Amino acid sequence: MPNPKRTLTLNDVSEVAGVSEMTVSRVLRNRGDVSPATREKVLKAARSLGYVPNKIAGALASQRVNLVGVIIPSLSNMVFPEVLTGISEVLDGTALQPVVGVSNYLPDREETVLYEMLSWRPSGIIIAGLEHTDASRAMLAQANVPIVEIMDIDGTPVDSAVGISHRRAGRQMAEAIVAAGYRNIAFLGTQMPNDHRARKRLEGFEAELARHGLTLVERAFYSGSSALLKGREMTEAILKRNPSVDFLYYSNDMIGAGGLLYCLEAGYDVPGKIGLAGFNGVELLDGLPRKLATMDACRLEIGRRSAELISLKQTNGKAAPEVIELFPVLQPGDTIRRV
Amino acid sequence: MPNPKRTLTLNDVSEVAGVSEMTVSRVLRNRGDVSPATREKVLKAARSLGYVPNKIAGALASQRVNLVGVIIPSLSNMVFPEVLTGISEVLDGTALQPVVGVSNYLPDREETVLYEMLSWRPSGIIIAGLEHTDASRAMLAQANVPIVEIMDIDGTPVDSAVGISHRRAGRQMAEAIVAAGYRNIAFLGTQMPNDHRARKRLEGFEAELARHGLTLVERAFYSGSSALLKGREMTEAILKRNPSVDFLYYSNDMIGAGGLLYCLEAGYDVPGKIGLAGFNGVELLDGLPRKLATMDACRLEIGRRSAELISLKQTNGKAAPEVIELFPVLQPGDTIRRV
DNA sequence: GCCAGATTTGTTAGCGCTACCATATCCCAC
DNA sequence: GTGGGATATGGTAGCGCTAACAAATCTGGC
Repeated sequence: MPNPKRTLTLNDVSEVAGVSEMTVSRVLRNRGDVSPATREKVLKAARSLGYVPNKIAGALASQRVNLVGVIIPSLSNMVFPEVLTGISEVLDGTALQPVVGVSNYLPDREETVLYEMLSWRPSGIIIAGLEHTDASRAMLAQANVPIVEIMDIDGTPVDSAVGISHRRAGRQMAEAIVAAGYRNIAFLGTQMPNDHRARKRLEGFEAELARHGLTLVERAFYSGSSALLKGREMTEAILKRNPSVDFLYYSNDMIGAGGLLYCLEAGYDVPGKIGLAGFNGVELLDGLPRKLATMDACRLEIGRRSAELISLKQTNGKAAPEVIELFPVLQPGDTIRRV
Repeated sequence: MPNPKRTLTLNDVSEVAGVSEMTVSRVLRNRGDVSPATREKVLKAARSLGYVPNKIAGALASQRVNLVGVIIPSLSNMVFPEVLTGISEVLDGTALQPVVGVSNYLPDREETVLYEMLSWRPSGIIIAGLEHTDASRAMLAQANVPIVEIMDIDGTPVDSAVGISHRRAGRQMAEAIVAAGYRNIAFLGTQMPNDHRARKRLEGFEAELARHGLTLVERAFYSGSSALLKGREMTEAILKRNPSVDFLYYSNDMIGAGGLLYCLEAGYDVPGKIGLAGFNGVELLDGLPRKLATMDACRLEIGRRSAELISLKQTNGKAAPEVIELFPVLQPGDTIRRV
């Protein structure tokens, strides 16, 4: 029985196995040639002691840390967990491991989280968005590891980027809505000064409306958590206040779903009298009484591609910066009139 | 301008600042006495270089790693993100930082993730559930850091535990349902051989039914992702197959919400003819046309308390193991008949 | 049986930082 | 001014591991 007080080192294992520390290290990392007999001996010794290697020491000695820092604004809105899934899928096939940090949509917090991450000398950084504090951008530029900025490509990345154009996404939706004949369009979104992607969608949306001589009849913003409830309440408020509204564009599917539920309950003719659309393409929508129009944000694919980029640059040494644009598909569902 | 090729070390900063490495180290960690003048000099040098300390080296030298490993089964079902929020809230007030690992409900994967985490020598481990592989339990026992097993207290923890009794939660719900006069009760849950908490709820539920001479009319399990849709589809199937069913107990709120939406659409009298209940108390329910009966799983509180335990033991040295039981409250909502 | 070449194992020197202790500098009471 | 306690800074060793090289051991062909 090993001494439970002190934590074990390579040396403990090497003594039990009767070989040098180096040999133990080689066996445990599957590196270099070790005879099958020695390998067995070492593995048995390590197992019997319950030895867990100290990666801190290993990383310092080898100057290699197989960690990829992933910095996202939030975990609670379903979109980022899916990105993480994509990242994990790809990294699971490599020696790399994701480590997640959450910024809560706060630039200063993002800066802190980034600093913490970089202080562990990760092999790469995947970070949501293109907007960061000056200090963050400086750190990213200096870090000397592959950086991938994800979700958005409307801007200038520090290194590589994988994402969609939210401005274009907003434009496309506006186009479809106008083509379907809706004219009195309102917007309902989150009050998030730092959700640049939602902002860009709205900008694109309004720009396209303007091209058709239209302006938003109303914009309403909410803050707080329960999106479904807020969607319901605010939709009711808007439709009561402004009965001429014939389309509601939501900044995400969750509040859109709330709006949809309200409209159906209140007996509105959807999509005849009122059309609705959200954004993200969350699977939640599949279970709704009617399918909400939306656009898939390519979350899984963004995760996968960004992880692939990191993994590639990790092996092939410094590769050139790359911007990968993905193209979301408009899913008209049942809440936009078919033309 | 610093050489962009090589990453900076304490030595680089010390040379620029004209002091020893030790002094730089002290300034950057706010430890020990340093004169204000020197401190300023050092900070200026560090900032101008864009120096980011190497925690790998620091951790190895100080034998202190301010990381808390958090191992959870999934990120996608809304319950664990909230636990993480609770953990972060508490740890943000300390020097500790959470690092998340996801096991996907697979014991072997949990073992791997745990091994990886322990190899970074964290200051503590928070891990969901009481059921682990033998190897995992052995690692936890050997790790020599505070361990908190969360969510569940129906079993024997390795060290400390914070959670609720899922068996009791199941019993309580059954009691309420029977008291409300429902008799033909069906269960609808996830097909997750390793979701022990859902299993325990069902066990408690059935035990309480048995005490009243009742047995489940039907149990249906689903696998796959889209819970809302599955809830809708399976509820329809059950009610068509077995029109005598007068209550549906769901293993979580999401499929319960799907079932509720179906029942309302199909024109069932809820809760008159059919009662419904879920589990978790997710905020999604607030936006539904009718409030689904549920029980709050105390997720935020579990996160907070577990982090507090770790933080406490971290400072006060080894404290005794502790089991903290929280008590979920039944929220009858609008889908159980009032008696 | 012996040597070249392959294979397996060991030795040494740090990785970048911090603990610990030693030294230098300051400040004021007397 | 000078001693002595505080305050401020520096030197040294080593955390546990791995890269790089060195040494030892094993092949088999003649």
